[in-house]
Amino acid sequence: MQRKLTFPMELDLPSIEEKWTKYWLENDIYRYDASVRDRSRWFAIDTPPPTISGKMHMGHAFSYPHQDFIARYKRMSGFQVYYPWGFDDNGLPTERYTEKKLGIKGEQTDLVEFIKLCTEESNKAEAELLKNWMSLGISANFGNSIRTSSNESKRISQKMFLDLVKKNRVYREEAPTIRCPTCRTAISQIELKDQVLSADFVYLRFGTPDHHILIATTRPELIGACIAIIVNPADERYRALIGSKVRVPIYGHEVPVISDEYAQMDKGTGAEMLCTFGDQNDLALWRKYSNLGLRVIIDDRGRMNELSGDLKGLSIQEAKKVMGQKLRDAGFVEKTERIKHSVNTHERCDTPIEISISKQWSVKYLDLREGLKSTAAEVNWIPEHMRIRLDNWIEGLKWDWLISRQRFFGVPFPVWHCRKCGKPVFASEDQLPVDPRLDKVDLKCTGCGSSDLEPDTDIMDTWATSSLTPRLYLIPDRLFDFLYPMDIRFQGHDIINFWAFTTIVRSHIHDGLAPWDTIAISGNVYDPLGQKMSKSKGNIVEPQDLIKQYGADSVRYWASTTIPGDDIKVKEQDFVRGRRTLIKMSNAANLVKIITGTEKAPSNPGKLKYPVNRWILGKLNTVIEACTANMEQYQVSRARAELDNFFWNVFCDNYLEIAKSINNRKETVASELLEEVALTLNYVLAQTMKMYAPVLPFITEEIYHMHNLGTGKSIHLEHWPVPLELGISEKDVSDFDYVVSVISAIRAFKTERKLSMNTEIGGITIGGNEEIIRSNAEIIRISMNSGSITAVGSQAIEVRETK
RNA sequence: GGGCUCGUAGUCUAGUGGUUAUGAUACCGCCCUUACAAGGCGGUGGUCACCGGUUCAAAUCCGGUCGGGCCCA
Repeated sequence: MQRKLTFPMELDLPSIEEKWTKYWLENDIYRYDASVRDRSRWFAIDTPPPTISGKMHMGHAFSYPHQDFIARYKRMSGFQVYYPWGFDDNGLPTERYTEKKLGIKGEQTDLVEFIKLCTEESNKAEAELLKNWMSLGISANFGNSIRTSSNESKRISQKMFLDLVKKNRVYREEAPTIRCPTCRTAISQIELKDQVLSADFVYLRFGTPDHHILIATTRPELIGACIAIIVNPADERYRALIGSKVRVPIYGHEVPVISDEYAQMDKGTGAEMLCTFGDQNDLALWRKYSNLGLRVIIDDRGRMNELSGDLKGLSIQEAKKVMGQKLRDAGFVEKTERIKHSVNTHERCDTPIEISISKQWSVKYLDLREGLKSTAAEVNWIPEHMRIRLDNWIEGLKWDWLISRQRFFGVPFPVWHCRKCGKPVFASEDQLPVDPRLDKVDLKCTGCGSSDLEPDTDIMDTWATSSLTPRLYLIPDRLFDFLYPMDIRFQGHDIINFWAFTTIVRSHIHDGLAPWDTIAISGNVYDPLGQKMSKSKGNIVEPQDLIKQYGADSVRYWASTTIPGDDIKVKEQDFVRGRRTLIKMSNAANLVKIITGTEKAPSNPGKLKYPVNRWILGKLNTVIEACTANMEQYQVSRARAELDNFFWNVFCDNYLEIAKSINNRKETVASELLEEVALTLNYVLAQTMKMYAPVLPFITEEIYHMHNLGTGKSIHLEHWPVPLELGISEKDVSDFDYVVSVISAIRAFKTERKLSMNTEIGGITIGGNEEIIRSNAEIIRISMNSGSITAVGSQAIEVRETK
């Protein structure tokens, strides 16, 4: 990739690509015809809406073409293709993007102003990103794209929230929740990530000077929240202490020593502190021993509260330092070790999470595990094994889906809380979308009739909205009842547990069915050494640079080299091969038109007389069948490999060379042969270009128009090729295959003598299948520019000068 | 630690029990007046990760080991 190659390029790929991008858009080439009312003639795609917080990266340049290959293939196969476009621009990612770009903080900005700024930044980013995606040749319906932050998306999201309420699937309660101190919001299990981090493992003396127990902890700031000491029942060292009480340093309250197998004897001193709450394990133990009480010293904004004493108002990190010093000064610290340990972090910001108690909205789904698994099993997974990941995830669920976030830019809950009786009051459907934080709505409490209502100030997690993409796309286009469930979802395997999962959850709950017939999973992109691309490694390759250097079609060619679900490396050789293919195609098309001398659109060649033409048509039929079968199975890489072999090795290297030789002897060959070759050339070229069109939309469109390969507005509106019934037998094909191997042998004969391929040679004697050689002697002679050919019978093919 | 997945020429890759293991890329020869030298023709290059098993027959199926990746703990 380092090597900057410069080429005397006759093909000006950038201007070709720009020209057709504009043409497709202006002529609305990829529109669907909504008047077609037969569902079986439609193909509906659930497109992944990119977030706006980054550039288009290689992962996108890899996976979006995968959707597009199928969309284009289906369109050519006669389907109305519903291929919507959207951006996922609500919620925390957009807030963080805006905050970073403008140097502001959501907490310190007026709500209306902050929403306005987020919207403005999204608008700007989306306009730029749209160009990037268009430059890849994506054939989505860009004209009516959606965004998850729009009023319509909000309305749908709120409406489906009310449906969850109706179905008794959502609840709000005060309970321990996972929260991120950096993002200052509750988060869900989905957003957790394990990371190995360094920490100070502090050995603390609990109890009185003469009667103490050593506790090792990474969370000294939490000793105020300590409610028990846990030891393993099998641990001899502490058996006598079980049931007794020890005094917590600094705070002085007494806590019981209890035994539980959870305590690891070989970790630290074997005695651990149980706090409310240090981590998920504390929570599990707290639930198990319900009589331990609660000492919460961190508030729901991530600050130390009154109960923490002197630490009040400090952040967790500050408190850790202050308390550490206090403990050392007071002589409670025996020693400190630097260790690496695994902690739960927030995947969006890498901050270790906290567990605190607050009121949050959750979707109840832990009781639905089996149903979710069977709904997932109704979907056709490509590749199949990806479904197992989802099953594992579903089996490992521990929490209901927490969907409320204490943030600002997103879909608000359409809810108020009655100040008199505390009941939640929901907006009615016709009032949506509504923002309780800003909108005045005429509502009364359904419980006590009071109109003294307090707005709910939370917003929904982004996944609560993006899990509804089938609706977000289809409802504005008035196609939901018609096209749902959709035919296919495309997405990466990194978000199976997020997007595929939450979408299945919503469809299962709202509709009792699977959201799509099929889900196609794309792999990840790695650098040439197989490493993840990251800024810190400095191995990031920009898709736009590759597009500039090799052309968008070459990038798509690269993306078409893997089987579904496989990871890919950014390999120069694929881009090189891609560009060579484009150039070869362009040159081959030029030669075909030089030979045929016509600008007329190709037509069905009908009955063919000459073996060479029957042969190439037979070969074409076979490759059409193979390509079609593979495309039907979403095996684009195999379809393309078949096509590459046919186009390069069969059509260009052999048929086109023979046709060229025939054409060079125009005066001496039968005009009937010339005409039939011209007809065949034109036809085969057109069919080949059509089969390449889904993978290489730019160059095929260019050739289609430049050489009149059809009468339509675009090659992408042409019908996918079907084999012709021309009565060509297997023997027709295999006999001429033999002729081709004879020609290869003569080429080798010339190479050995250091002759160029078109050097005229004298008479040659060819050993081999006498009958086939003799009946095709004329075409062999013409192609190889030789004198008269003598055929003699032999097992292997042998070529020598005729003496 | 658990689940899934991968391991085939320098590099990348095809290959679901049956000729001599596919192709690309890189490399080495030879061939430019007649589409394309970004081409053509020919060639070098493989213990199919390792060990064991099933079988007349294993890159392929089974078990184990080692190594990479992803997801989950």
